[in-house]
Amino acid sequence: MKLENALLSNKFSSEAQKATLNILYTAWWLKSITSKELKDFDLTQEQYNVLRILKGKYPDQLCVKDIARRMIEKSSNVPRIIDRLEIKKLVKRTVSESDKRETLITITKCGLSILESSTSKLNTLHKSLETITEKEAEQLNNLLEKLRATEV
Amino acid sequence: MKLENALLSNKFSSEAQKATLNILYTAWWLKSITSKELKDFDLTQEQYNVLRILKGKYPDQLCVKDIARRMIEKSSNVPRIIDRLEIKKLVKRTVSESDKRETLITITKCGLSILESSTSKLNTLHKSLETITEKEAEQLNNLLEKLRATEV
DNA sequence: AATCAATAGGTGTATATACATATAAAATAA
DNA sequence: TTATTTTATATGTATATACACCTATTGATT
Repeated sequence: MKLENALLSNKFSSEAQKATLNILYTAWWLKSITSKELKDFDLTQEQYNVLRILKGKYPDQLCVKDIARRMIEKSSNVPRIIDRLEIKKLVKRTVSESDKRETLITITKCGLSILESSTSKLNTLHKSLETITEKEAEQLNNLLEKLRATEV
Repeated sequence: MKLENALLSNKFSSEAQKATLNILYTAWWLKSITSKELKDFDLTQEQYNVLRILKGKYPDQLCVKDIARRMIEKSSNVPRIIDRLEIKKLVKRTVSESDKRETLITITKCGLSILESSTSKLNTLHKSLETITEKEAEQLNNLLEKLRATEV
């Protein structure tokens, strides 16, 4: 859908301003279709993201701040997301021996299993969304990184 | 910043998958720099968005569902955002005469004034972020819309 | 007209973001 | 060694998202 129709507006002061709204809207769109799939697994996007990060290092453990550094949204409150995953027994907390301030997080067998089935479902979704070519995706990645060039 | 450094990962299964993460991260990045500016005016991004929508039709009023239709994030809880704006006297609620189910929202003089000064501050920010050309922004818009081509 | 369905807005709840603060442990300085 | 600063995590609070449900009103059906 064109942005004009999604927002019922065509008053954009420039293509660049339209692009920022377009990025925000596309991000919401991506999140909402992903969340819908994850609901079947009783997972939120953020919980899924944490599990994915943990699997990337499995069987190694990661402490909370190392997870936080890998989150898409840097202001995520990781301890609280861990709380919910722990209740569902998808992760386990242990105090680090070498530094007792650190909490080490391990993904459980159950967590790995749910991650695997949900990832497979998401992959199917993403394949159905492959409306742009690899070359176009690369171009998109370059433009987004160019947009973020200014360090604030 | 390159996405690899932002997420401390370089395991992307494809350029398309990387693009989805890149869009989500860029949206977060845009939101966080914008929110920082809006804090000076005691406005959240969503409150600003509602004020901007109201100004687009000023002096006409809009009912809650017409505002909701124009929001970037379609699942926004508009009545609650209006609550906060009303407390700060930036908008006013009135029951519609023609359809008593509808609540008409008007932006106040104070709301218009705060919107104007905050918009001016945001414009300055956005100018400092003009790292892509109009042509590139247009290309970015086209790619995002092509990505969203699949209706789910 | 009376009944039923649809619509608009408000409200409740779980989770998340954004940010401030608290607490314990570790690292550094005196 | 003691005191100070820094770091890691947890927790508190306001706002927002996502979604379910409630109530009042309108519109449609019989």
